Amino acid sequence: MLNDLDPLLHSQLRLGIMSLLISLESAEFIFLREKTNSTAGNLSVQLDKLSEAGYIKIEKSFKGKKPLTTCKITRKGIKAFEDYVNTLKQYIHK
Amino acid sequence: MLNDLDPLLHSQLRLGIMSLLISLESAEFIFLREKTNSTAGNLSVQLDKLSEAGYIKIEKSFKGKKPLTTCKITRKGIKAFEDYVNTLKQYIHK
DNA sequence: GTAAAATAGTTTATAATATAAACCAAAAAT
DNA sequence: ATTTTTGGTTTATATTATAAACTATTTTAC
Repeated sequence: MLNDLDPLLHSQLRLGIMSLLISLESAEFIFLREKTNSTAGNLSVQLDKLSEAGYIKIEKSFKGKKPLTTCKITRKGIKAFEDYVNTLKQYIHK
Repeated sequence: MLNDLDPLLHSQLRLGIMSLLISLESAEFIFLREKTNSTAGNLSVQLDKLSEAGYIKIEKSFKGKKPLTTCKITRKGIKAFEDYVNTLKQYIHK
């Protein structure tokens, strides 16, 4: 009846990250921090979790001489997000 | 941009409870436990939280000689649920 | 009729999670 | 040259969800 919601996505910050990445395909750490209104620490932790799950890919490089962390959603991440949304619909309408 | 999700509703079990109550208007403890597939202990705790927030009203009576806990969603609960769903839409479509 | 098991929960303890605070290295500004 | 800012990571803490243990009554089985 009510299916389980992927706990990795059922978190405000991680869902926000995924929500942004699904429409952008690529985003920088700072951008994500601003859009999600999160602290750098929290964002760092949650990005790692999404990365470890294979939902996103994180690339660390340099913009000039400053570190630059860039994130992309993976095919697996897109699938997980879509599944999550479909499951959620059982909860929010009807 | 991305508004905060009411943490009281952003929990699988509590959301499930509210989802059921919003279409049923009244449900018994046992019914909720079965439909949400939760343990009695967890359900008891989460019902209390929803009750303390004023999102549901809990009535304890007896069915014959067995205790009977009946739950109803309140107007405040309905409003909170609707707000939650609207906020959630920012996350899941777009 | 009494011991065992089931019902309908509550309370308490534990594990997991999210978040914030503290920290680090390098770069830019004063 | 030292203070501040940038772009993060790591660690500690507070919150949460969940499970386990418990209670009281009530059936059921012997």
